[in-house]
Amino acid sequence: MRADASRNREALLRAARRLLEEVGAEELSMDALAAAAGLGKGTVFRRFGSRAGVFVALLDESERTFQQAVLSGPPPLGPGADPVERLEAFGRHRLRFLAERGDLLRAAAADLDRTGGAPAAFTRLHLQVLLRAAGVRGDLEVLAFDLLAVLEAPLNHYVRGAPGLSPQRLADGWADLVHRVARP
Amino acid sequence: MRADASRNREALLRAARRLLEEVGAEELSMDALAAAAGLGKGTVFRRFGSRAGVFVALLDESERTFQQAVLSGPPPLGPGADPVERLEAFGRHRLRFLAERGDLLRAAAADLDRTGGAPAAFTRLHLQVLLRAAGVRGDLEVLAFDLLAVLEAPLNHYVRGAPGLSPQRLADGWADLVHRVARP
DNA sequence: AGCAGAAGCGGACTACAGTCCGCATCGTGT
DNA sequence: ACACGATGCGGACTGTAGTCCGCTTCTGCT
Repeated sequence: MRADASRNREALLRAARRLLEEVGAEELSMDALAAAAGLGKGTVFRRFGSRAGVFVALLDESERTFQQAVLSGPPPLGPGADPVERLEAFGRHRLRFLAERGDLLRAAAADLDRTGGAPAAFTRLHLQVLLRAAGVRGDLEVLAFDLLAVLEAPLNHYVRGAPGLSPQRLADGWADLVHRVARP
Repeated sequence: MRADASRNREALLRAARRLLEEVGAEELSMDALAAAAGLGKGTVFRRFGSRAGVFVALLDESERTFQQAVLSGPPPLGPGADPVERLEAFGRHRLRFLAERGDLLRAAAADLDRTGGAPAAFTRLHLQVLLRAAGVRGDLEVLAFDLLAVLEAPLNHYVRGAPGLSPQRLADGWADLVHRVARP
């Protein structure tokens, strides 16, 4: 990438973060972003491909940090703890992240092709590995897919129909579910 | 509703069904729908509120039929069978419906307020009732929410990242999950 | 330094969802 | 039968995501 291009990319991300605080993810328009960065709209799309791509880029660092913590951080999230405990910790962290950055994640979710799918793939694979390590038998690929769906559920809109479900209850529910699934 | 209005409503639904076959849900635009029905665009929005509302209306009959089958049809979907068997049957039916009408459901999902949320609420409640009947202990509201998420998962886009998961495997995975959860 | 081609840029343009409001049509009460 | 308020209608208008292409700027090479 050319030097000016990467400077522009940074300028766009900076502008995006600022707008995000000012108006929120929902209201962030690409025209506004381009204008705020003092650039043309074409440039925004060249850099990020789509509106969702902007949010994926903004989330990138957090995702990377999370993956690092999972792969080589301290237990129980990282390696070393009992697999079922790691499953529980993984879900609790993920749900907390969703509660904090749900707006960004929702805005990024529309992106099918770019990195939007990668975190989900990572999560699914990790769940599968932990299930296997926990000695769970069965079609672990599908089971991991199902558990991923549970973790992503709070992102989806039908949550609005269940306003009584606090993050705390969801997290405890996750722990309960994991223990049920992993029961010998 | 005035007679002409309800005639127009039917004309719109007929046109929508035709366009659906011709171009698919994804490509169905509101301008095209209005034109195909020989009506103005404003009329479409007056009748259905939003693009998603059109799809909700198209799904309405199927949803009603499904709910009837659940509430008063023959077992194991309807009442009379063992609750765990009913859970299993419920999920299998729902997943099959998703596989068949996924495009419509996805297009209808954007609707938060209208009937879009109602089928989810019905499903969640029904799952909760069956879990209780099966003697499952714990926070059944959250557990039902989680199981709903599993059933809705195939709608979400990240499915594309898991192309190997056939409807058959998903359905068997559901049955497996339900039995794990309901184990005494 | 200067050149050539690659990479990048901007903003006009398209397509689409959703809004708005002046005009037309309906149907009810008399 | 008619009048008049309520209901509905159309299509121009707005705001936004995403595309396109002629022009500009960079950069590696000589």
